[in-house]
Amino acid sequence: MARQLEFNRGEVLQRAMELFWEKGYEATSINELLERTGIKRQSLYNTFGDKHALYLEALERYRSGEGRVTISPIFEQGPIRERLRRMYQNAIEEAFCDPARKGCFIANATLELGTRDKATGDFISNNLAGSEELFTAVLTDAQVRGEIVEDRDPRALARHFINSLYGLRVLSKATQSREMLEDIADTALLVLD
Amino acid sequence: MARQLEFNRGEVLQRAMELFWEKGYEATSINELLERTGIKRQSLYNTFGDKHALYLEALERYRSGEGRVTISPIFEQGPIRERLRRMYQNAIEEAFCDPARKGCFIANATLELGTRDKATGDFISNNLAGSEELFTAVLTDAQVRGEIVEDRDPRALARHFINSLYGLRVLSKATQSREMLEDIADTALLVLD
DNA sequence: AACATTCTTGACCATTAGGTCAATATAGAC
DNA sequence: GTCTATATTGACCTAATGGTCAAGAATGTT
Repeated sequence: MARQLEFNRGEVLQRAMELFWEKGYEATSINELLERTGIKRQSLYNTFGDKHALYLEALERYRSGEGRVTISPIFEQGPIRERLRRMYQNAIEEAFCDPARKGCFIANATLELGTRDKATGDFISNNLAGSEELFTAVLTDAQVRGEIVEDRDPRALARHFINSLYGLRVLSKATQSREMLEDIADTALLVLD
Repeated sequence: MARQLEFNRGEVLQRAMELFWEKGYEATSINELLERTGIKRQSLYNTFGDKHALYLEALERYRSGEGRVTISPIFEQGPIRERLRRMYQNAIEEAFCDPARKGCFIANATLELGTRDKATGDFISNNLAGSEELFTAVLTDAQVRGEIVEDRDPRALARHFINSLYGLRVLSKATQSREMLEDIADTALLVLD
């Protein structure tokens, strides 16, 4: 048998993800990734392929990790309005708790590489399609249970709520005003009335 | 007196802006800027200072040009709902007419550099503050004229409409579905009811 | 103990990055 | 026509980029 890895692959990926999340793809250098993860050059190339492949793995890790946590209230019990409000609140808290204001890694990736890199573009459009189905199912369920008036289209609502979340992720990098973000969350929810 | 410029500063700035808009700050090299603008290296440094200063001028040019055009229906006559809808429609048409899907330069800049570069961050937060005041004034006016029910806060509405526009700018890079963007525009406007 | 396998380490590579220099060209002022 | 000021041109610079190579160090198998 062969020699074994001296580092934990998942931990290294997490740290690489955080750096890409903070600085973006282009501005993150291999040397910085080595510093941040503590592994050596060849270990990185052996383990992840190249910078681009590592970036894609980082995106996937964010999606199933931090990204999932933000929208997690959606999966819980309770009135749909409150669940959505908690989701937005998560995004707001994350913004104000994070000194680096990294925002949403997927939103960052969308604007940096979504239309210039095929693999990133595919990831992003798949992710968006998944979110749309998830939100549509949740909103359809809420409508069936009588929480939402019948003349609303659950898919259109889903799209709107996703859109407002992405908007919040942009504006949370552009303002210091928590009140502004709270207003946005509250106002976006008015469409449920 | 001295020799005169052989190129039009405004035209060169416009072309540089389009390249930054398409590729972002980090991914745009000086060599590409020289190719795109047709000027020589030293002319660029003489005229604009350095890459960073050129980028900031490009941002400002976008704001007062293409960026202004998108929101221009806001300044026109007619029901507020229709003006806002035309604004969103502009963003949607721009997305589908542009093969490069450059989106909104300011949104791109916000996610790429908003929290890593002080000057860009200042530009962005000033721009957002300006947009907020503009939209708030327009919505206050509409409310005074009886177009919006009294219990709505014009500033909260302004923030919401700006937020949804930024969201659209992200999602227009993530989907091929025009219907999705139209749903978002329609649904965001429901808060006026 | 010898072996095959794979991880680790640091040197190395070609290319490109942003930015500067110095020689030359062109303009109006005198 | 000379002078001063600025524009143009292409060579040049150093540092950094993403990526590779080859030698040495661990590992379980035989």
